[in-house]
Amino acid sequence: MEKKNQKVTIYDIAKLAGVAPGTVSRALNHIGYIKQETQEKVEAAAEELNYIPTRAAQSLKTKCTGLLLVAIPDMENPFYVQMISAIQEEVRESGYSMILYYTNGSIEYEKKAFDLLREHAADGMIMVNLNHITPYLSYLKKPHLPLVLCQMSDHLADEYREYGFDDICIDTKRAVMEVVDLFCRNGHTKIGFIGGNQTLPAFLDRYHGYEEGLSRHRLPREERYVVLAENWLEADGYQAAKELHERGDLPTAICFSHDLMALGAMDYFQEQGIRIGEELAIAGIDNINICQKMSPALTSVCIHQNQMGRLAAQRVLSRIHQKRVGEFIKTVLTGELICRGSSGQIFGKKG
Amino acid sequence: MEKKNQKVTIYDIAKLAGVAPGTVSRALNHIGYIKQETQEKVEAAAEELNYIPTRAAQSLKTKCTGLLLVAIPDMENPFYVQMISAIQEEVRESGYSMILYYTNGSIEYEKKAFDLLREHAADGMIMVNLNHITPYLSYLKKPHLPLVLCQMSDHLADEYREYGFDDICIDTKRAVMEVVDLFCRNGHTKIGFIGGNQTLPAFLDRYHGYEEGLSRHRLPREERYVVLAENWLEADGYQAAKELHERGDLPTAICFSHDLMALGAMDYFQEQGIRIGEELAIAGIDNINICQKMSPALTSVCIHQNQMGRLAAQRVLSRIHQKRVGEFIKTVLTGELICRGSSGQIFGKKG
DNA sequence: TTGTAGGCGTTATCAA
DNA sequence: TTGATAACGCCTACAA
Repeated sequence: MEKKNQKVTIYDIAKLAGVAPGTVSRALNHIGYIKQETQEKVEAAAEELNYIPTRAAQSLKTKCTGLLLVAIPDMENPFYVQMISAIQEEVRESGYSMILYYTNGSIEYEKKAFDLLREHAADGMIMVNLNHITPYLSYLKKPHLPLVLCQMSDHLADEYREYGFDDICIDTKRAVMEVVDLFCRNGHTKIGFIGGNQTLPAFLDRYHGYEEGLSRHRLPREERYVVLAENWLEADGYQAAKELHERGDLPTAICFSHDLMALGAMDYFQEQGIRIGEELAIAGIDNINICQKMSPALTSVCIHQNQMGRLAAQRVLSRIHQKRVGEFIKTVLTGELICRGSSGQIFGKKG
Repeated sequence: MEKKNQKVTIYDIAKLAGVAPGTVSRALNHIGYIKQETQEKVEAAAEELNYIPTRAAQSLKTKCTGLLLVAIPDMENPFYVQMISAIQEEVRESGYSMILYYTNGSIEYEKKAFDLLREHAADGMIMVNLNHITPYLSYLKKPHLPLVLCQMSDHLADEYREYGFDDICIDTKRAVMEVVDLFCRNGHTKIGFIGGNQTLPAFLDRYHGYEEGLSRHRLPREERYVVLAENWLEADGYQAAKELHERGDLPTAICFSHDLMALGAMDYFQEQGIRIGEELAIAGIDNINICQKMSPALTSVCIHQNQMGRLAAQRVLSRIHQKRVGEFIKTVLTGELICRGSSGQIFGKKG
């Protein structure tokens, strides 16, 4: 009955059911008026022929893929997991399917992500922590595709704004300043900073937060208390801690640009017999789950990944559904300091 | 020049460049013979009009999306991250784009993942830890889509096989047996088991490994040393440990079905002042990264996520590229026990 | 309530 | 080397 390896189309169904192709389409999509009897005939025929719609054909007509793309720089950082979960929940209720694309934070794959959107492989995109802006964002300028940027940095917000996208960001500069505040309240004057990657806007913000935090408290910025690493993963934190230690003049408190680095550094310091939370106060940013599992638990700044995720999803979806046109919304969220054992005595405001 | 909000097509380019649409297509795709001069004219016109190809139209014609789908049950388990990275590397070299889809391990979303493949939203799929087989796998039976199953269990391999897909799995039953062996060699006779989720085939295998391990050593299976949980995350491990403890007769060694559960349980036991690795030996499965960061470090079984990922990617790609038809390959990998502090004195074979 | 027919944007097969 | 032209599989006015 059905041809061997050939695509079954609505025409085949139409023939078998004894109706017109258009009727098949309407029956299968539950659109317009269909006699109950016809409906059943069509469904039976579709079933019998093992009919499978072809997305390419559908989207070519309808200009809809039913797909929402979420672009993420990496999967090493557990922090993203929480954001994605939040997006997921929000998206599923809308009937859209969320698919993920990893950019590696590289310009090449960030461009590919944009291409995916431009070429309409998906109806909209949430781009998390875009690293490189220069040439490709303008691609998307004219056709005003549903795109929401989520940045862990307020740094480039204004440049983005010009492009006309929704933008949700978190003020990580301020987050680091709060950490510095905490250390100062606890009486520290020798406050160091370990961070990376220097090419990341998200990093620069954090570094500037450190600088500004110090100057607010009229503390000098000492070169010897700062290590900037190539990357911001655990291994980099470990190395950086080692470098700082070997300089022979350890600060009494250290801000880390990312929790993961702080974790790596904890390893190093503990190997060296340095008691964290007693001899040395440390704190990270991101508040990933492991923070509370460490001993001592790692003080960190929660940057509301859930809220960001939900908001981002709502924004793209509202654009996709055309409920919202023009007027690009920018939202800045602020972090929340969460004091734990690693930062020493808790004089700071609790979280 | 270009109409306001209307799609720019190759017809527009053709008109502007003064050639035929077909020529435009060939020039842009670098296919067949094109005079240098024509090529340049076309490219200039495309540039000027800010032309963007439409994937839907392309795939409708070519039956190719350039997308490879990877379906994963969840993102909580860091174990998957390593697999995905491995797949990613392999896939990128081939020019394909990898996109991820989360199934939640639910039958509903596993079906959606299959639908994505059936409807050709992607050219092939790697499905990791499929939970529910019953009705939907048969969808894919007839058109023999490029699909590779990756299972952390050997349990259902034969059922899958009937459907005619490539299959890579890891013998986790044997992995647990090795853990039991280790405990026995270390002199334990009261060996417990904590695991979940009971509806997961991947779980059942591990549980049977426990049973078989005991019986090999002629140890009775004591109901009171076993807790089966609803899920296999940290919180579940914590609860299960509590339940086991409150029964008043703790075993001297416990196998966990998943590292995450073991981590949760460690929390509980340490809160209770029970010294892990001394009073109580424990071990997990999966060998996720945090294992070595815990104190004591968690003994576990490495299940070669990297190798699995690479292999899976190679298999789908080779099908997609039609280098391989028919003859479905099944590969069973075996885990590798890695002894660390949590399992007590190390008499076992090292890893 | 259903059938007809045109078109979505590309690619690919022909001739020319 | 290039230009017509016919698909690809589906949706959707519009007419019946």
